[in-house]
Amino acid sequence: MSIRYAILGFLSWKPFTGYELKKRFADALSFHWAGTSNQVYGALLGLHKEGAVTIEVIPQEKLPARKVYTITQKGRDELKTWLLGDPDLPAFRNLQRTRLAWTADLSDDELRTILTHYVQRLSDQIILYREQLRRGEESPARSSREILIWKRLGEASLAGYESELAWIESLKTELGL
Amino acid sequence: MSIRYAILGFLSWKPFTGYELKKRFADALSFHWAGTSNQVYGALLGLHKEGAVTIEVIPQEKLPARKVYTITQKGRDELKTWLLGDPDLPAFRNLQRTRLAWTADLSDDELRTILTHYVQRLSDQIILYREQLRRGEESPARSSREILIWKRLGEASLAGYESELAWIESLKTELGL
DNA sequence: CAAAGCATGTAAGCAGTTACATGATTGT
DNA sequence: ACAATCATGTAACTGCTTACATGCTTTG
Repeated sequence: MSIRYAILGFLSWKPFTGYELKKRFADALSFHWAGTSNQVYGALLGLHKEGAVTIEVIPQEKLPARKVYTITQKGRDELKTWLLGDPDLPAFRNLQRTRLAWTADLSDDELRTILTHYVQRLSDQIILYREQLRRGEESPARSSREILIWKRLGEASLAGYESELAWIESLKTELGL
Repeated sequence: MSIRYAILGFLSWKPFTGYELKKRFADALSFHWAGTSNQVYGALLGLHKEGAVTIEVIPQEKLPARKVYTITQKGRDELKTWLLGDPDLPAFRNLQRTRLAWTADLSDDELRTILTHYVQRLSDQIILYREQLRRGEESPARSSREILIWKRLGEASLAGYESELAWIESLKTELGL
């Protein structure tokens, strides 16, 4: 249950190189995943071994050869099986909230500082996120349905940060800080 | 950045055994953490090595000896340093949303099935969660401030599931399913 | 001239999950 | 009789992150 399927997902649009996939992951903020080369290249290796993707090596004159990965029918089947599988509940791990659980003993000043910093970080993240959404997270846009889904996915991610911000601000007020 | 601090947090209330801590974690739904003995006992071992906790072994006649862990001043200092440290952004990893990203090609029936199952799982989880909140997630309730914070933490967790449910239902409607 | 981008990877480690192991006691 | 609770742990594995390594090209 992991990156393998997201890779297959991207490859179901069109062939990509590992490098391009890595960028896609970094850009697709709604995945909330900081995957790096390690995982991408490793997963691609595994997918190739299983026959879920084929590799075409395209030599380049001055740069390292590009390895273009193409999904096979077997890969498409695997992707579909995953899509239709049991749904996973969201994992709302929130370290900062866990922190807040133990802050009741702190002084007003200390608690206020913590809350203010958190508000700041969330606000920064929201600005960043908004900008990236505006620039347009590239979905393949092969159908109106796909466009709608990707639009809603982007919005939902942003809404997560926004509701966290609203929550922490109202908590701050309630605490008289 | 992990369980160590949550353990120190609980121990800052009063001494606990590893077993009790494990249960606390399981009960504190708002932590969204399924930590098991492995991690708890391992972390306690580490904390003891560092001198953040002391151990008192209380032999029992028929059951294994209870090891009661008490936080030291060093442990309290470490906890406080963590509390005042840089805030962490929430990690909204949502595997099901990632799945949805690749579903645009599926048939109406298939997509409807996926969405319906997800709605079902979320609804079940919400019922479970509500019940557990009602039973009362035990906070130490040493002050009105602490009571408020724990109340809001519980609510926020529930709200996460509820807004996910609302989102998926409105998406379903928009997709004409 | 430095930084960012293209393009591939490796190494090491932490966090967290699942499953296993032991064994007595209490509740249904 | 079976399951749950008390109470300790170990083993194996997956997923993910951080940091490193190489080397050329394009942009500011």
